[in-house]
Amino acid sequence: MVKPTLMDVAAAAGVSYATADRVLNRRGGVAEKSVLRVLAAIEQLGYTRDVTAANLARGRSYNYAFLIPAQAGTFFGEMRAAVKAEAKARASQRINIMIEEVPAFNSDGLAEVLESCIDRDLSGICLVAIDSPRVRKAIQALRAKDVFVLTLVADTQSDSRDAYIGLDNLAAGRTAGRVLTLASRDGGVVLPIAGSLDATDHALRFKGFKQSITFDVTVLPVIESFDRPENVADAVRSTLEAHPNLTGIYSIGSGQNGLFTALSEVQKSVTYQRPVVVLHDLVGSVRTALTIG
Amino acid sequence: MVKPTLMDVAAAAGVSYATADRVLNRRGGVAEKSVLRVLAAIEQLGYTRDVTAANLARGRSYNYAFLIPAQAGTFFGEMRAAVKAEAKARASQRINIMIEEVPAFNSDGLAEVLESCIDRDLSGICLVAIDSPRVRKAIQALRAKDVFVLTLVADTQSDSRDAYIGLDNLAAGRTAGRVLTLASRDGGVVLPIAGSLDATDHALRFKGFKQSITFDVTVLPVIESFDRPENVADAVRSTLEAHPNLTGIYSIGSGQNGLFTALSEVQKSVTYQRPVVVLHDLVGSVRTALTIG
DNA sequence: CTCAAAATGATAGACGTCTATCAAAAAATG
DNA sequence: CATTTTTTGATAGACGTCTATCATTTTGAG
Repeated sequence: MVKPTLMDVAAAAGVSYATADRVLNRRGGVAEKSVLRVLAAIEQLGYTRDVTAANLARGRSYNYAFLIPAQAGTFFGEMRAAVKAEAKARASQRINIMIEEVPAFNSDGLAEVLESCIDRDLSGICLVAIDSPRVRKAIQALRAKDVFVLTLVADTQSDSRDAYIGLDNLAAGRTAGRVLTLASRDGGVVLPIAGSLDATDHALRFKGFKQSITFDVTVLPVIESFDRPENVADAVRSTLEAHPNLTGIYSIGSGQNGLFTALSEVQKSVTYQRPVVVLHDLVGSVRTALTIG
Repeated sequence: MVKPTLMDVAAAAGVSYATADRVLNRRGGVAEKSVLRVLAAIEQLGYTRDVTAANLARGRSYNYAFLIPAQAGTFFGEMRAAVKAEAKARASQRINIMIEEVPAFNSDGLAEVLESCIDRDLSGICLVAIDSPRVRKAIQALRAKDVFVLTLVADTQSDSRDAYIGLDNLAAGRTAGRVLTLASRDGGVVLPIAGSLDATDHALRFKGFKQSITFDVTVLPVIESFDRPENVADAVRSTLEAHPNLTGIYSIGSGQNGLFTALSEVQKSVTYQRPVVVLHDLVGSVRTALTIG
């Protein structure tokens, strides 16, 4: 029950190793009936090529680019460390994972990096998508060169990449809306804060949120913070002043620290019903904030 | 900038390939100073052994066992298909993933399979843990033989396995409790339904749920359904009869189909406020139920 | 049947490592 | 210094595949 080799296949098909190899690697110049016999033998023996041996012989190695938005203190910081560790572990398997910085919330910056990747002989690329014609075009160019395109956290149209890993952002937004509706008894007021509505993940979450929140709840105009804690803190402060009865906050993006600062200030000064907060990234500081209430 | 080979290391250290190899594979019989020179060369060149070549030479392959609870129509059914696909894809990389059926909610059944795995030369094993002394002992025996133990969905004590993939079940339960508290205005009544409280994932979710639900909410006695739809349906039916004002249901385990049947029956017959339902596995039938409301 | 074209076989060297063997050199011992 | 022990070097064959070359056989066309 050992794994059959191409030698075994050749023997079973009654041809030489060379012919079996010609069939397997489509080198051509093989008679139809021989092709069929080899294919039948492969089928029958359940042969699969040993890719590790093949890569060794070909001297092939795999290059992957991992584009990480430059955003300190967020989910992507932790992601970065994890990818680095993985890159190290894979080095011994002829797999190079290269981490590239990309400016956050900047579709042209992203597109530029993508465009520069076209000549780098990549097997795959991972990115947090920002939707723009230029980005889409760059992605298509990569895929045309057989680069596997994986979107992470924020997706593009599903037909313009090979795979997506991350939340179903629309569903997540819907769930947030549902929870905040539940939290807003007898009407209520909810403040949505996004990083940027140009980011597809934020936009989709916001869309889902609006879909599922009921009409008796007042949704304040969405704030775009660009995930900067100061912006978030300011927004929360002024909103709490204008709407002391605020029942919920939906933090669609990052920059949670500002949120916590603002909330804890108010919490100290007045006795009030803290708004229910729904947010996404469970990074260190969020965990702490949850723990201390 | 090509990857250095052991030959390069040997040259840099000024020793023969044989000596470098003796150091790398700890074969012994090498003078201290030579060892140091080889190690320095490895360090300096950033050499990492090409494991694929090493495995090829050694004829090594990796065997993994994947124990899947035999439970039709649940999350594990979909999991099973995914693992099967992965197994196929990995066959060409000298990685064998073997899927084994395990009876659901049966710690002795699980333990038996684990015990039978001890002599199978496994590199790793993946299981949905059920806590019992016998299971724990079997896991320890495996780890003592250098088998990597990965728990999935349901964890054991964190020091008795190598890794866990799945929900933080306690936190998930807490979130469920929080949502159901929000859903239970002015007090309210919530029904928790578990598969079995012997399953650590269900037990933990239930624990978290109880932790975070507030005191003005009535929590009915938890029902153990063993994830059988009939049981779930019966429980929901009789509870709705006894408590027409039911505000929430927490379906901790599986067997959601029974839940949907019972709820849709009632929904047709009376005008009533449907209880808010929190559940876990987003399998096909759940998705459908969500879509149709 | 002849001859060119097409198909096949045989085989060698490479990829980077492992394992083993044997000879040679260096070091330690008395 | 002679002898033993330790350390080192050199090298071959294997793992399964790729690539290339050259000789041989088979096939098809005229």
